[in-house]
Parts: sequence; structure tokens; C-alpha cells
Amino acid sequence: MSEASAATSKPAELPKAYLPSEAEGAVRARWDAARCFHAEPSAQGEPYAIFIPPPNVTAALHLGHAFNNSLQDLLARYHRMRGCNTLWMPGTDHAGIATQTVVEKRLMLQGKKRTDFTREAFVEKVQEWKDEYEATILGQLKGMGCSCDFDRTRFTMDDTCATAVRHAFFTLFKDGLVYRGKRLVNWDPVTQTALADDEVEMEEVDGHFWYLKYPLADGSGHVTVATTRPETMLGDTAVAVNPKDPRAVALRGKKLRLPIVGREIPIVEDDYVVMPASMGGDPADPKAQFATGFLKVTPAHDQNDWDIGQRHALPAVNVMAPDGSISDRHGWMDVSDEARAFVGLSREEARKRIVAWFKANGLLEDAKPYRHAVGHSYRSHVPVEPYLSDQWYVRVTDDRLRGTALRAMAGDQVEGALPAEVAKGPAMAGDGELRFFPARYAKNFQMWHENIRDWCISRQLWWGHRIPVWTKRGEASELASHLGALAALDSTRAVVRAARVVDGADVALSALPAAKGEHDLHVCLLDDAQGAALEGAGFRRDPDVLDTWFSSALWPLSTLGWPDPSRWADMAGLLERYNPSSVLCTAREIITLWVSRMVMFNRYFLGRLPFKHVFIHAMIQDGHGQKMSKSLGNGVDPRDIIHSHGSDAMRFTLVSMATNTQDVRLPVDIVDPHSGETFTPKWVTTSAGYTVADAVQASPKDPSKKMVSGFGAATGVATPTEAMPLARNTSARFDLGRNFANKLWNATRFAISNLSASTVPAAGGVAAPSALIDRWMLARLELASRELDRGIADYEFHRVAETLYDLVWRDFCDWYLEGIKPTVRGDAAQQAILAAVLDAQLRLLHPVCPFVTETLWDAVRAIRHGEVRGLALPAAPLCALAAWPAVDGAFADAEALGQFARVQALVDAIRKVRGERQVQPKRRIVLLAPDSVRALVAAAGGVVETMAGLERVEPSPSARPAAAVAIPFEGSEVLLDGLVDAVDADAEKARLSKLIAEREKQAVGMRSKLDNAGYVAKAPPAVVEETRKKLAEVEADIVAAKGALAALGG
RNA sequence: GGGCGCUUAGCUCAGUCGGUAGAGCACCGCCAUUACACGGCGGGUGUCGCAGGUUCGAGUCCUGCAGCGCUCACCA
Repeated sequence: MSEASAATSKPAELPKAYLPSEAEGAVRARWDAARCFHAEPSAQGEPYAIFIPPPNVTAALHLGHAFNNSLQDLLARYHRMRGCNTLWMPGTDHAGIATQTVVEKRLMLQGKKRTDFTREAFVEKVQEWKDEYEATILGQLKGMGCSCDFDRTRFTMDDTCATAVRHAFFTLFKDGLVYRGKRLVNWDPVTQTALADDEVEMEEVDGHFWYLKYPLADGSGHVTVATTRPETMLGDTAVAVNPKDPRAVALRGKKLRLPIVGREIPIVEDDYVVMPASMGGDPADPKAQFATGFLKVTPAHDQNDWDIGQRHALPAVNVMAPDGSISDRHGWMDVSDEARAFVGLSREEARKRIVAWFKANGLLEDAKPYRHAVGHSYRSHVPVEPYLSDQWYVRVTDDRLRGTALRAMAGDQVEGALPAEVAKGPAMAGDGELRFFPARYAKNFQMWHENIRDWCISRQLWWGHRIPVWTKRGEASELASHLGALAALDSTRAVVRAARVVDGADVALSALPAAKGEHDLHVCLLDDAQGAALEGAGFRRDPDVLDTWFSSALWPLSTLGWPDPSRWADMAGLLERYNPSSVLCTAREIITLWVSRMVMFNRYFLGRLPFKHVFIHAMIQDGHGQKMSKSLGNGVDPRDIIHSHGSDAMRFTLVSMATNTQDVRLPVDIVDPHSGETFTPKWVTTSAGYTVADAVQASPKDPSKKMVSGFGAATGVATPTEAMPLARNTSARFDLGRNFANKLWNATRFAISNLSASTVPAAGGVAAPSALIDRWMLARLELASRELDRGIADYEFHRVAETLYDLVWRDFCDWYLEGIKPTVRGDAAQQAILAAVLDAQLRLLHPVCPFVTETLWDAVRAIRHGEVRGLALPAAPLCALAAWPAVDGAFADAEALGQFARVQALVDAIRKVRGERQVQPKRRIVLLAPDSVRALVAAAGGVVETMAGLERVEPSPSARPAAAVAIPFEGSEVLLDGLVDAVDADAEKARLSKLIAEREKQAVGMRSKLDNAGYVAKAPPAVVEETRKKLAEVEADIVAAKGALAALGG
């Protein structure tokens, strides 16, 4: 920093209150201009890297993201200041299904749908949406002060990421870890796409158990099946019974006539079937309570039935169209006249009609209400349909994926032991190095991987990474004619595979010419170069796109230019330097969705962990205990809070809420745009049972004036207009941070005003502080800096906020600044210490409150007169670039801490009397005290006089002055004189009586302890001794107080 | 149903190795003291969810129960 620029920062320029809105923009501009946060792999320092969990581009960020990013920024700034070569990689996620859905919803408002456009035109529309929200999100991050390397901002569908995705898919395909399977998928009939297991949400639904009678084909009776989904009976291909069921023998070999359809279906025996409790089934199994012992088997519409079908070679009859309606065009051939009436019905309508049919035909035995959990699409919120279709899968159950993820876990965080087959897997760099904070979340990770199923990665969407596979279907012999041409393809850029259509099983290419039946010939291409030729030969590119998490899983690789950083500008060296990264900061639900997949992919593709630590933070809930989410629309825009309280205030408050036990509840208010008044909105309950702010709110000042709530705008229920503007949110919770930032501002302003008057240059620095209060302040600083280091290392961020709050407010403002007021202007050494403490404080605070500290930086640096030896605070042009304070352990001064604690206790005791007796603040009083107390007062160097409002200190007199008030202190009696002009004997008696009662209560507790032989014998001697000492003190206090009371004639 | 959390002041939350409970806000007094009213000084407030157990001693450890949240499973 130049002298000239220092001179321009005059203390007089600092306004009386910190105004974030005026400071933040300028600070951000200075950081950006200086490119403070740009990471260069060639630079010095231990690498410290964080990958942002890329926010999806469906909507703007809410406070949950602000929380997540405040913590990441804290970590990034702290480590940067500690000299680490720090990269915080920013970016956004394309969020395939979510983003496509919001755009489709927007089109619906215009009366259009996706299929009115070409694929390219629709993707163009989504792209526009993405551009808008990507800009909004990046702007929000900047507004929050995030120290991301924005030069390196990535998007999961940009060229760099797309290249990584393509390479990853190709590699997995080549290695046999991607396969095509005909399976039941979780099908969303509204968005008409497959969903991964974790995209399905279970919701409690009131349904029924229907008991349907299926007649035996030979007319000899019937069996009764129970079902909650009678509409699927159209696709039944068997009824199963447990072989142990006593009725099974008589039914062996018999057939049933499926009602409505007329299909003749077998009775199969399978021990999967639960027997009813009455037939010897386990009464503890809830299924045994309502099961009939006969299970209808619908392989095409139920996962378990599919498995039974596989075991008994049953056909699968799919009776539904992709939109969930009953259809005879997707695998159902034997439609009877009776059944035709149901074709075309929605699944809901079909259910009603089928139940009615059974009832009308005397085949409905019973119907019982039943509440159960049903899978719903996390996107469209309709029940998911198990649906038979061809999809692409990643074989994550392979040891190369699942096994490596489990072996990555820190040994001490593994519950029990890893499964034997996993434990014996090949060793690899990073094994045992993945650690979760808090540790309990390791279990989620472990359980997920131990029970993982193959991952369905194809999605029937238009927005996303298109699957790079070209397929031709036909008779094997016909397909074989292509083999020659395909063999000529460069094997490093193309992989060919063949699969039987009926079951998706792989077939060796060499066996294809001789194979019978329909086959698929799949060609996976690393790039599109050969695509046109394939299409010319009748191959068709797969229309589907990849699950969004496929690209997210590559984030720590793709953002660094994997597989070949050298092909991108300015990315050389990134991968080596910043992968593995240091920590991933995210929320619980992401452990399975994202953390798991990043670990598997990073280890598979690069042989390394993507990150060493996983920090899982709490969830931000609204005032009603509901998680803030983009889809619910109850999220609060961080820009609203920045507007009402400032960015630092928001950050400080969020950091203080980062405890590692509970989720955080944040009651939210609305700011009336008409009057500026803050009020509690009118709440309404949504159909799903959530409590949200009504979309349109009335001004509390003038109910005729309306406004749109954040919920209204986020859900599109109401559109803001000039007359009905969007109302910002706010929350009184952020007052904490705002007050804190303002306190720091004013303390610094005041300190500067004391220092700028000084002309004393301190050459060589202050050797060792001599005044108690200076020694104490530096000891507190030393303690705080260690506490901050610990809090950050343990990811216990609320401790960081608490430590900073106590340091600045309690120690620095309440005691240090007040205590040195009389002396600092004339004491050069103290000035140097004050200036150094100010400087150090800004640095310690910077990771949490970057804007206010940066705003004060120049002014504080300008008044530094000299160094305090042992407190290294090297100059830096910006606080963001300053070094973390190196506080010498020699400042840890237990004696000063102990002695100052006594000073504080004495001052508190005097103030308490002053407060109770309502002594005017300006009034100086007299302290009459024994030698030990006067020695303490003297050692404090005037601090007691200043803080307690003492005029003078005198020895204890032999006779108590008439107007004096006695207070017990450390077991001796201290008198205060001159409190009031005339003593109020009654008030004084009351005060003393209360004090005696308090002390008696304490004494009783301690005596009963000491009277307990067990306590004295078994408790640690130091604890017993401490109790004795305290009791003696308390008893002395009582004697003193009683003496004073007696002197008053009480 | 399995698993993981949580239940502490009116509110939002801390509470480390077991030693008689803390913070911020809110509330009540007093204070326009020349850093800050986004402030200062002082004040009251608790069957630590319930019931047992271990221990000289339990908010803290153990068991059971209740309620809340998340998560996995469940469409017989």
C-alpha cells in the first residue's frame, strides 16, 4: 500500500454507522480488479481446493445456498490468508429434468408444449432460461462476497464438461460398466421419463386393499388375491402361492381364468409369498395381517413380480402407455372384448372401473381402507409407475465402483467391518482417507454403498448430455453385415457391442452371424465424427440424455479439464494441483445423490479421491420448520437479506447458526414495498399441507395496496407489477450480524480517532506489553486465534462466530477500549498495541465478514505506527490478500487472564450495586477496601476506577461510614461510599438480605456435598478442595453481609 | 418397520473429560457519558421431554417410553 493512498483514508471519512449498501459494491470491484481469487496451479503454497456444489439453474439461490456458500467462503478465505494456494471452483448445474420442467411449465402458460417445437428449438429455449439464471446465480454469489475463481466458472453442459462426460461414458461403455437393460424403471407418466431410485419420494397415501376373486379355469372354485393396484390385474400372468401353504398342494398344476381379460394363467409356487397369519405366517410381518396367501403376479408392473416372473419364466404383459393410460399397444396382445372397454382409461379411472367390474360380477370379496407409502416423482409429484423399458445402466455394483467407494472410507468411520468381498479388493491411493464431518454421516455413505443397485442413467428428456450410442435393431444375420465396416473404426474412438432384444443380454460379436432372433447393435462413439456414416447405414442415435448426476459426478474432474487439461486455455496443471480437493461442503440428502458418485467416478477415472473431507451442514428451514427449497417456493433470496441487513450481517448470522446438531429454523417476515414497514405475512396452507406466505399480501398500513410475496413470484402464482410490486423478505435473526458489523465499525472508528492524533513513531516495535490490560488483551487475542483455528479445523462454525463476537464485543469493546480510554492518548506503546489489535481483528474477522473488514482495511493500516513483537501482521494491499495473524504463543498469559478476571469480577460487583441503587452514571464513588483488593486495583492501572466509576480508593476504615454500602468480594468486605446523597436504609437492608439468601443457598449445597462421606472419599481431591475453598469464601461473604445488615440495625 | 438426529429460558440455539446450566433476541429498570440507541449499565426467568438405572454426584452415561425431523425400506 502506498503512503499516498494511506493518507487519503482519514478517520473523519468514516460515517457514523456502517452502511453495507455503500461499501459492498466498491469492495467487490476492488477484489475483482485485483483478481484476488484467481488460482494459479504454479503459484506457491499448499493446495486448498473446494468445488462448489453447482447450484441448478432452475431458479435463483435461497438462504440455504447462502448458508452453504458462506461456509465455503469462510474456508476458502481462511486458507488463502494462511498462505494456501486456494481454488474455489464455481459453476452451475444444468439439472436436466428440473430445468426442462420449469421451461415446459412456462410454455404451458403460453398455451404451448415442448412437442410444438423441434428438439433444437426447445433446447434453445431452455438455454435462454439457463443463461438468465446462471447470470442471476453468479451475481448472487458475488453479492454474498464469495471468493470463487470466477474466471474458471463452469457449467455442467459447457464444452469442457461435455468433453469429460463423453469421455467418461465412452470409457465405462468400453470397460463393460455401462449396459443396456430391459428392466422395470421408476416411470414418471407426466414428464414421461425414467427416474433413478433416489429421485422417487415416498409419500403416505390413503388407499385400499381390494380383495379380488380369480376363478379356477376348471370351475372348481377360486382364489382371492389382495392388491392396492387393481388396474394392474390386466397384466397378470400368474398367481403365486407359498409352497409351504397348506392349500398349495391341492392347487398344484391348476390354472386360473383371469377375470375381464380371460387369460389363462398358472398358479406358481414361490417362497417369496407371505402366508397369512391364520395359515402360519409370521404375525409380526405386517403383510401377514392382510395377505390372502395368493399373490397376483404382474411382471411388467411390479419389481418383485418381475423377479418372480424371471424365476418362473412368466411372460410380462405391459398394459400401459408411457402416459400411464391403459393401452393395448405396448405389449398387451390378448385384449378381450370385455377388456377393451378399459383401454384408453387413465390409471386412476381404470382402477375405479375395474373395482366396479369386480363388484358387479360378484368377484370383489372385500375392500379395506389402507394407508401406505407410495413412490412419487420428485419432479411431477405424481405416483411413479414401475414400467418396463429399455434403459442404460451403470454397473455401480461392480467392485471397481462400489468397492472403491467403500474402501475410501476412513477406517475409524466404518461401522463394523466392510463386506468381505469389498475388503479384499485391490488397494489404491486414497483408501481409508475419506472422512465425514460430523462423523455420523459416514454411516449413510456406507449403508448406501452396501445396498446399492445398478444406476439407471438414461432419461427421456431433451435437455442434457445426449447418450453417445448409435443403435441398429434387426435380425442378427442382417446386422452382421455391418461388422466389417465397424471393425474398421478406430477402437480408441468407437466401441461396438451386440445385445439380444428380448432380454438385453450381451452377445459376442463373433457369434452374431450365427445368432437367431432380433438383436441390437450398439456403437458408442467418443466423438461425433463417425456418427453421420452410421446414420447413413441405418443406425440411429439414442434420443435419450444422461441423468444429470452423471455429469455432476464428474464435477471435480470436468471442471479441471479432465481428461486432457492441455486442450483448454489456462487449465494446464489444474488437475494435478487441485484434485483431490480439500473438502466438499454440502447437505445430507446429497450424500447418496452426489458424494457417492463423485467418489466412485473420481477413483475409477483418476485413481484418486475427489476430496478428503466431506462436511455436512444443517438444513435451513423456514419459520414453520419446512426445508427451504426452490420447488416449494419458500426460499428467501439472499439479496433480500443483503438489502435489509448487509452481506456481512447475513454471513455472520448464518455462520453463527452453523451448529452440527440441528437444522436451523429461520422465521421470515415481509417488507412492505409501499411503506417500508416489516410485517408478518398472511400464511396459507398449500394442497400438499405446507404453510407458505399467501401469494398476494396486503399492506398493513393501507390494505388497499397489494404486493406479491416471494412464494407468489417463485411459483408463478402471482406476477409482480408496478402497482403490485414484489415484496422483499427479511428476518430479525440477522439483526445479530448487522449489529455486530456496526459494532466493529464504530469500535474501529473510535480507536482510529484516538490513534490518528498520535505522532509517536515506534521504532523497532513494542517489546513486551507491561500494562495488565494490554497483556490481557493480547492474551485474549491469542486465545481467540487458537480457538478460531480449532473451530475451522473441526468444521464447527458456530464456535467461530461466537469466538469473534466475544473477542470484538465483549473483550475489545466492553473492556479494552473502555479501559484504555484515559491512558491511550498518552501512551505510545499502548497505541501500537491498540493499532495491532485492530489490524489483527480485521484479519481474523475477514473470512466471515469480508466487506466491512475490507472497507476498514486501509484506514486501519494507515494508523499502524509500529509492530508489536510476536504479532506478525505483514502489510497487504487488500485485507483479502493479507496474511492470517501469526500470534506468538508467548502472549498466552495465564497470569494476566487470571488477574483481569478478578478485576472484572470486582467491577461487576460494584456496577451491580450501582445499578440496583440507580446511581447516576456520572457520579464518582469511593471504594474502601482491604490491602489485597487495593493491590489488585493498583495492578489494574486505573481500569477499575474507569470502569466502576471510582473517584478514589481508600483503605478499609475501622468504623464503617454511615452511608457506605458493603459488598463481599473474594471473601472480604469491600465498602462503597458516596453512592447517594442520603442512604436508604430499607433498600440497603433488602439488598443485603437478598444477597445473604443467595449465598446461604449456595452454602447449603456445598455443605451437603462435603457432609457426604462418599463425595469426600471418592471425588477427585482437587474438586473437593475447590468446594471447600468456595464454601469458605461464601461463608465469609455471609458474615460480612450480616455484619453490614446488623450495622443498619436490621 | 430399520437407521440417524432432536426435545434445555417466552423465541432461536450452545453446553467439550459427568462436578449444581449459558448466549443472542424479547422483556423490565436506569442512562442522550464526546465510538456505537444497530448503543451502554443493571435485572428476572429453567422439574434440562417423561420414567427408571449407573455414580459420591447426571442436562451430560445406560435402558425404556412419548413427541418432532430427516433418511432407507415398503404398492400383499
